Amino acid sequence: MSTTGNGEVGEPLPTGDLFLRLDRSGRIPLYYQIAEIIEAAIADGTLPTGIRLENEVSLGERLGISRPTIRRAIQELVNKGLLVRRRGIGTQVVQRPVTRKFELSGLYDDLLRGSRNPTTDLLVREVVPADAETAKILSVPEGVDVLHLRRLRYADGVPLAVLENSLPIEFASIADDDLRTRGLYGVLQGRGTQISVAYQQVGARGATAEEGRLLGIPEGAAVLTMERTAYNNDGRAVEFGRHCYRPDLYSFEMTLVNS
Amino acid sequence: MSTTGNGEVGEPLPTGDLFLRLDRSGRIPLYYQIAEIIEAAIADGTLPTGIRLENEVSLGERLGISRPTIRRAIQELVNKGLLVRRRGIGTQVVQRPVTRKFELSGLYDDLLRGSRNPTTDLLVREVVPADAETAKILSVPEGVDVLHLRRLRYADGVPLAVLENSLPIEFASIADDDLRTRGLYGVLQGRGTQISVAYQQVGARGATAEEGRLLGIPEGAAVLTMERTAYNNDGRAVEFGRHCYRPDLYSFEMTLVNS
DNA sequence: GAGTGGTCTAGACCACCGG
DNA sequence: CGGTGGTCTAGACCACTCA
Repeated sequence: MSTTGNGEVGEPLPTGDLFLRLDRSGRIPLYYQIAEIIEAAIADGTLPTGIRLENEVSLGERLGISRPTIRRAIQELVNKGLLVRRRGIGTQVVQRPVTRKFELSGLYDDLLRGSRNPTTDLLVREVVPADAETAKILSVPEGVDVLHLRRLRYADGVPLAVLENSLPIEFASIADDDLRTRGLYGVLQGRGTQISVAYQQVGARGATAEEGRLLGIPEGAAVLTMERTAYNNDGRAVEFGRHCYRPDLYSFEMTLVNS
Repeated sequence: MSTTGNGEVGEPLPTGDLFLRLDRSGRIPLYYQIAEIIEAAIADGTLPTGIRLENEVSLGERLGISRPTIRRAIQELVNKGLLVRRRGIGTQVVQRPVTRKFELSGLYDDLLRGSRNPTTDLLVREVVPADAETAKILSVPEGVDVLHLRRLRYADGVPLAVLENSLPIEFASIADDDLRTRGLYGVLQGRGTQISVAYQQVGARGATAEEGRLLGIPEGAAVLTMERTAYNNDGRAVEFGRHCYRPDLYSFEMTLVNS
């Protein structure tokens, strides 16, 4: 039986029982399985906040897994901000309130995860020549046709955000119903387009008259804004969005980790 | 001489000359040196947007460096959103406009990097008993003394942000002058406190009368808000901040990468 | 089938921390 | 000093993509 001290005593740890479900023959990488098990143990309190983890070498030996694989699993959780490593000391669970992580996903899935029922009105859907800015961002010649969308997103029936997007013309065949019943990223994924990188900028400004009308707030009231350019896994821009949110109903959460 | 095709032709690449400066005996990790060289090559156009990188195995052989080390260097840049990898295809430079990355750093250093001269007014600096919320966030008992700060941050002489922070009492000895001439994170680092994780939430609201006066905007005008809790490398909370920014002068930029 | 990245192993040595 | 994480090596096999 292995032990993991908390700095003062060397108590036996429940971690000994956590790793019985490793599947070495399946498609899921070992490091991923290990990371998920540890993450779940943190989430349900089996690994309390502030506790020191078993060291990498002994954990690897105990599970019959090489140290680089163990390290990779732990690194995933360090990157998520759940663990902290210190040379010469050990690895600890970060002491913190529960916070959801910030991922590359659309608003729709974000609302789904938060159990806020998302729905969508399709306000505008047109094919128009790209203006200079859109053309530059999407890396197409100016004046070439692009798909332009304007949607109103609700959460639990309450208007939450005005979503304005431009996409290359190859996406013009997207069905209206898909846009109404799914998130844009879900639709793109269904067409085999995987988003792998996105750059976004979050700011604020006063609402325009139309935004105020759509969102049910006065003109000039504060809205939270986000501009995002998303790139395919071959590095090409597939979507440019300019969105605004009701700030009392939505905010951006994120975790930052020091290299 | 090695070659790296761009998908159509197999042209010789200038990358052959890029890796002459590797220092194997110094303190800087090899993977870090390699990542920096590639990043610089992307930044100055030596590795143009969309180009395919030399494959991992051959790059490793050519440099006399093992493949895991090469992979780690490339992974750093994938995490920064500069490169995209596809199995069976190769590694490409992401096609994108130049964007600064989003790091765990304070506003002060952020402004410095952007060559916007940051200065600070210290409006409030007091030791007060922690209210319930602050106590919970900082993981101290309610009513225990904490250091409370209120600062006004300028960029190029223009008021930019109202910064409100609470810190554990051990930081009460921070000098006023340090707070006026440096960023909070710089001061903490100077005291040997390294921030390693932070959770933040970005939103918007209307400015209060006082915020409007300080920032030179009307009461009720939109401000961008950020709340952040920062944790030490031993996992303890060291700072809680509640800030608001003039949205015409500041916004948050970030890069998101799909797992 | 050839070439690519994705995963994994079994070691090694080092740097840093605490007692 | 012993224990920890940080780096690095030299291989291996697999999954995927494209011609």
